[in-house]
Amino acid sequence: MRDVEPSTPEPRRRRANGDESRQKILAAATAIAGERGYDGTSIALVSERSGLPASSIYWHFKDKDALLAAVIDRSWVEWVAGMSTPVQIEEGASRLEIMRALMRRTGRALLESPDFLRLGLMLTLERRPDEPAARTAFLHTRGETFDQMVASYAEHFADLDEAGARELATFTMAMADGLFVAREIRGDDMDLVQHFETLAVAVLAVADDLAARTPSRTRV
Amino acid sequence: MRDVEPSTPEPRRRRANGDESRQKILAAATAIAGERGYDGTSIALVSERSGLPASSIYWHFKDKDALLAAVIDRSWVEWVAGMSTPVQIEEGASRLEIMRALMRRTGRALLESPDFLRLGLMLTLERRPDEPAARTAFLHTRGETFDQMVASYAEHFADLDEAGARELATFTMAMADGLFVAREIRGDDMDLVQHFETLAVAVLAVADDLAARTPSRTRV
Amino acid sequence: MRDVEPSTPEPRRRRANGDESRQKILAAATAIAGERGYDGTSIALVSERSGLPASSIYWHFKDKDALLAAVIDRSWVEWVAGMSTPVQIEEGASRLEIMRALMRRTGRALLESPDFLRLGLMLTLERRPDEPAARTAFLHTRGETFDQMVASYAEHFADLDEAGARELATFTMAMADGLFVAREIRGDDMDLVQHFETLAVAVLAVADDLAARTPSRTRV
Amino acid sequence: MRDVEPSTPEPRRRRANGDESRQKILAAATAIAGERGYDGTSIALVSERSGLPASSIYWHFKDKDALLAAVIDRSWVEWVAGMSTPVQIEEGASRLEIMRALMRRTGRALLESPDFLRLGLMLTLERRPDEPAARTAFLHTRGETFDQMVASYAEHFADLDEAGARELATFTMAMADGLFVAREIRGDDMDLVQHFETLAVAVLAVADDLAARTPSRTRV
DNA sequence: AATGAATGAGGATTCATTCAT
DNA sequence: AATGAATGAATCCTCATTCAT
Repeated sequence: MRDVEPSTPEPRRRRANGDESRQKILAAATAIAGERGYDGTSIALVSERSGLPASSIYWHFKDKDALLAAVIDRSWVEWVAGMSTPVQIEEGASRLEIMRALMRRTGRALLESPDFLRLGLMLTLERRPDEPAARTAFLHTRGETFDQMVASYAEHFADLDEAGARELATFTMAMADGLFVAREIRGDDMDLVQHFETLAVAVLAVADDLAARTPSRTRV
Repeated sequence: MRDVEPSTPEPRRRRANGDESRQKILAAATAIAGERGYDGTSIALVSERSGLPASSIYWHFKDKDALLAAVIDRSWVEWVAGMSTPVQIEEGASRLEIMRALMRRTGRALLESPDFLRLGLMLTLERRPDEPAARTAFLHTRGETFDQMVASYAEHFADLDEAGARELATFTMAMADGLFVAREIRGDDMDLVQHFETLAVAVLAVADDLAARTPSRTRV
Repeated sequence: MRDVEPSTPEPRRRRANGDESRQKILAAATAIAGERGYDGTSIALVSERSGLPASSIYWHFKDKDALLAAVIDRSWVEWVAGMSTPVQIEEGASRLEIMRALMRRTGRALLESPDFLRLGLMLTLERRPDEPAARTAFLHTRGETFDQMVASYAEHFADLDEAGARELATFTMAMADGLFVAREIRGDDMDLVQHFETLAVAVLAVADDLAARTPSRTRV
Repeated sequence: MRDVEPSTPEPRRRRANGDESRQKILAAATAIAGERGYDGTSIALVSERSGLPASSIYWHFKDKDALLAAVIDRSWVEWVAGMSTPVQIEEGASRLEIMRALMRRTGRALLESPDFLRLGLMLTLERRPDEPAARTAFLHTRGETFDQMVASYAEHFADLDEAGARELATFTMAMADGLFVAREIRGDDMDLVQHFETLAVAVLAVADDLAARTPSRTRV
């Protein structure tokens, strides 16, 4: 994947390039896990798709669980990158316009790197008794995203207290998850980004509802 | 394995025992599938938990796929029963109050029989290449629920056309799915019913937004 | 292995004969374990030698550990059978002659069915952290033999108390184990039975030594 | 891995570090082999316990077999050291007292460095088809000990011919092996040294028995 | 004097499924 | 209406060993 050196076309090489192999394995595993879930991601398949023998996979990752945890991490990094594009907000934009811009970005990021959420949701639902590291990794990173959202809400919605902000974040994530699932079912004929934009009004409505229930913080 | 008394043949029972076994298998499979998903539901586990040998499972069901499709059906019936409790709506209730009552019922039904949705979502996300009958069964029954919701929305929201009603149903289901997932993550310390009630304002907000975009149907 | 019925040369047969298969597996496993020890007894080897696929072995035995525990049991039964031949003791035989006859029988039994002790000693020495069931089975059955020997000594050696009898049994077993090991090293050119006979004088000498140390039980 | 200071080069050390690694590997391998036998001593485990990569083990030893042969050698050296403490024998000590002192020393040496015998016996019993070098090494060194014992017996027991001395040595080693095994089974609550002392009377009894059978060598 | 990376063979075990009874 | 027994393919993972650096 890394661009090959232009001159002297592979004279040596072939033995020992740790990081490259690791990346190949991760790439294969990410693709497969995104398609078939935890159980469906067999080491044999990853081996075949990455071109490395199964035993080499075990050199790079302790076991299947650790591999899938790394997959979660990797796809999370990708997704976070997508979420880092600055949001274009015009001077004097309304609350709704701001919200809409934010949701649009989320939808786009999800469209571009859906592996994180898809695999994560699968792991979340399949509550297998042994709590794989991969699941823990997902919940951890998801928790970070949640915290950021809470902080952002607490800052922008003056009439929400901490608990209210948390509630609003819960709803936002839930709605995002739900739309994502809907798109997984319906496939390409559903415009995910546009639906995310529509979600903005829903979030604001919930915010107002929560604020009305907040025991009048700064209200005199 | 059942002890067989030599004399005095039991008057009733003993016949139609086939169905009893079938139910035992289904019950075990439902529980396991709810916990561990499609792959995690091994025939050996179902056999162990139901107390019947694996070969008996194959007497009752063509294969694992058919068994899981039956599980989906069974859990759907359960869930539909929960959704059939009549909604108590007072005379002259507001749009919001009606919506809230409906959402409350949904939340409750999900709380009581979560297997259908949990297993269904898992099947949905695990897009295995062979499209198991179980997944199809889920999407089919889910589609029916969707159609009913569309019909209901088309009737109650005069300013929404057919397409609008479908959109609104899409959002409603998405939000429900999302909250359900959130509760799966958070566990018992999240009051699912109350969150579903709050969702009512979100749904109405989206309805209004969609109506505003509708090319003025019966508007005078 | 069981002699086949003389008439009607295998018309049906082939499917399902549980016990026969179990015996085939056990026989193969016993032979291999006797040759190569716990680790050396791979399921693949047992499968090959017994003619049944590996998965069938798992139908009959929970896992490798259970299989080897069964092997221990089986070889113990064999060995106990060898130890059950009545000892020919002439009227008015001396203590030494009696002891010699007993040791001779032990040597013979060990010569005919050495698997129990060989495998058992291997398991005993290899104190692997997980304490396999096979090891436990060996120690258990060995314990039974020990108890019988103690009872026998307590009865025949009037000047030994219970503790003394236990000590004597300990020495007897130790010497027997040791000679067995020696024969494993030296192979056929060592006459095990004759060596066991010689052991008789050693046992008696120890018995006397222990008795001398016993705090004069019935001694007036 | 060791931190390399940029300036002020350490005066001593740093060279001949190869031997240090070798010792680390040997120490780890000895410990593991004593616990788990030949098969149980995996290169990976030795690598982990010694802190050196597996490939380094292959730098120091040709293969696993050579490593375990070295382990045998090493533990033999240790054991021989224990056996070299001079035996304190008083002027005019009886045959029994001399024997007892010798056995006591043996018991002590075995208690302090049991690895040699434990591993050796395991290798002896596990008669794997390929006859590993480790097994050969054990039998060789054990043979040396045997020869010394024969020489000693031939010298001290005037009424035993060469064959008789060999027989007596065989019995002595067998009894020692047997007691050692007993102690492996019973653990710390068995006083190995005291049991070895008691063995003295058994050895002498056998010696007399053998002598009686010897065709009157120097007997006048 | 060492080691990171790789690798094929084989380890135990579970899988869904079948079939004779 | 059921089930004991069997089975081939697949599962994850560990093995001893090698080799380029």
